[in-house]
Amino acid sequence: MVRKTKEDAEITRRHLIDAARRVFLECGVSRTTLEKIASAAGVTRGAVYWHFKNKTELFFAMREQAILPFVDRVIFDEADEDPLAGIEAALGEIIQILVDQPATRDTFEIISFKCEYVDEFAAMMQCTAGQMDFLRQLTEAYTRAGQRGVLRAGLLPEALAYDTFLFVGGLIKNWLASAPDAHFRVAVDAMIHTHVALRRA
Amino acid sequence: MVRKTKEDAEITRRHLIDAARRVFLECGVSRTTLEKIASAAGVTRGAVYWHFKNKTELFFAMREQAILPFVDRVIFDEADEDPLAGIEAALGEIIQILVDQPATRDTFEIISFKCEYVDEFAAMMQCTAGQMDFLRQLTEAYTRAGQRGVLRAGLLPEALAYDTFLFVGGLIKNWLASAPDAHFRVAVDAMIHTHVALRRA
DNA sequence: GTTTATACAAACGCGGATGTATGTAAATAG
DNA sequence: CTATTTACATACATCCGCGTTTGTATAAAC
Repeated sequence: MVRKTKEDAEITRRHLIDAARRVFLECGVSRTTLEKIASAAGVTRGAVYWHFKNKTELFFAMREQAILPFVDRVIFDEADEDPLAGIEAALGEIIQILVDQPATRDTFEIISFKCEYVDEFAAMMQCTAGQMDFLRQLTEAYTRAGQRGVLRAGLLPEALAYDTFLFVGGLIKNWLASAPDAHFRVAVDAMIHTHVALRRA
Repeated sequence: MVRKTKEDAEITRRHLIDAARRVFLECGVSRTTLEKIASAAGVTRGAVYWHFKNKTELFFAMREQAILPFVDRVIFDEADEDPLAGIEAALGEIIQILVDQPATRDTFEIISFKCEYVDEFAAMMQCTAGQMDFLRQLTEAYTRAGQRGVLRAGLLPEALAYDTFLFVGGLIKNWLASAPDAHFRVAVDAMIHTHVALRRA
């Protein structure tokens, strides 16, 4: 009814993404209708089609926001004198992001469990560039650990990195699927510690 | 047009499940229509509704078939003198099932990537009884490994089992998502070996 | 051999979601 | 101050998938 200022429009856009995340999480992407998202955001479908081409574009707009926290917070310090401790801290930080950023956690839950990887979404099955970069950084961290002598003998950095990569994938998935008081949530730090301790000399 | 014999009807039912698997894999569960399944099976929607209540029941009928191979083939020999080798063999057997049973592999790919865990499907997010049993068997195998002295000192069987459990979850997911010639497929045995070797004394 | 139940095919009716087209009041440009 | 664009709301047309109903030829039951 009322034409909004540019800032208002941007607020509407964010409300739409927030609403989409909530409805996606509850209904799944396929069963989510633009009408549900619009009413959850307090607007009509007209607003949705104004800001986004369709549901797919809205989904990817939501998705993009969730990737940012990781590139900022998950870092491997090259000067670390104990690279294994650095790896353990990085893995813990990944989980911590899911703990204290509900929007990021919900988006990951949507991507993991509430979305079908077909057609426009099929490409999401493959590892992202960010994941490949994470794998590379793990490899380098393990290489440094080997050079610093904190690693058990006879372990290849690349093989260790793959093992950790698979561990993290399984961990995130099971952490997301678990209730807040489930073992996978309360014991997650211990699991990470065990995983890294296996590599220690 | 022609009333079939009981055996013919059973064949039709299997054809419907086979067709459903193919269409689910290509279109995702949500975008799969019963018309697509029916025509893929060479029948009409009437046949689908005769054999199944709806798409959900057809989905779970397909799913049930895929669980059976694992209870038969993934076994841990309690008398094994090297329990770690037994674990490594069991993990390899899981992947081998996916290799030589296309229907099972496709079903797992559907469950992992082509299905949204909401409403009727929400319960699938939780670990199944079979998965919990697998976790328990891993724990027991690691316990035996500790008793036989093939394990590194200071490792708790339960913690090791969780680490392996997460590894397997990540491994299956990445294996399924990868192309046949991708690293996750061709190096899967090496990854399993590395994982188990980390535990060896 | 008749009857009945089976195993589907074909047709019907319905709601719901989508995309677009149109309307409109206010913000902004000039 | 007028014109135009913006940021939506509303209305429209279309299609698609679902569940049900009805029809029907044959297998099985008796």
